[in-house]
Amino acid sequence: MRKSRPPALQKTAPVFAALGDPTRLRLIAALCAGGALSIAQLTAGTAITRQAVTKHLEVLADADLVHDVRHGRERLWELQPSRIDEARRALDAIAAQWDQALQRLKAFVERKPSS
Amino acid sequence: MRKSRPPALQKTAPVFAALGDPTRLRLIAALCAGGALSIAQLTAGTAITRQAVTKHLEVLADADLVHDVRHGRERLWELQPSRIDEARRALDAIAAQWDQALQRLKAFVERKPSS
DNA sequence: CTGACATGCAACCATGGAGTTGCATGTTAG
DNA sequence: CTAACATGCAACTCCATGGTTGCATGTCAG
Repeated sequence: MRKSRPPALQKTAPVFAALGDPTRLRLIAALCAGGALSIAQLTAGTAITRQAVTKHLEVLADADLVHDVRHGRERLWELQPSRIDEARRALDAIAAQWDQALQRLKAFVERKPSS
Repeated sequence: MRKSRPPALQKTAPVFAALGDPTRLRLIAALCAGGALSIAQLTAGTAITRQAVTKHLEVLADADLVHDVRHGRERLWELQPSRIDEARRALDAIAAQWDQALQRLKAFVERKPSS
């Protein structure tokens, strides 16, 4: 049985880190729009090198946000649905705590009108 | 009419980047739990220096996730509600596109049974 | 006023991330 | 077989980031 650890926020840091780069967000957007794309396709239209794109894709893959499929001489990349959902839940959790904290803070302030 | 473009994913990158560090996630968690805390309080119990904590707080502040309030000789930090909500909406947007992409892909695959 | 406490500031270091280039390898089309 | 195309691999540069230390400043308590 697993310890019902409430936060486990730390675990999600790598996912956020992977999402925290404009180039990678663009790759994700492209994959959202284009289904499975090859490295060459993902590189076309960008200002950066194919190698740079490859590295970014590997970062995303490490965070389980995308995965690759070999197809002949090409390597196609596509989205990994499950992980994004986890990230979203994590953000929801943070937001929930956030709200609680604000409620608490607000209550505290109101209960103590004059210093 | 404007193309209903998924509102500038790029814009949210800094927020994700700010969240993409375990130390910063811990600070956020601490602020969630503790309301407004001073730098010294946030430093206590961690393995890193007060200066390091200060720098992380400034990163979070740059992303508008927290803000500071001067209080005498102390500098108290507290959460900034609005931004997290934006990040959450961004993730929801990504997830929505994600789902659409998967639907489309699924439809495509099913329409083309034998290659 | 004076000491103790909470920070601010600046210089400095080390690492890792983002990007590049050059060359090797695998694959598909003629 | 061979040329062209899509990648893989490795070495190298550059700079932002995470962290440190040392010292200066502002502020509260007595």
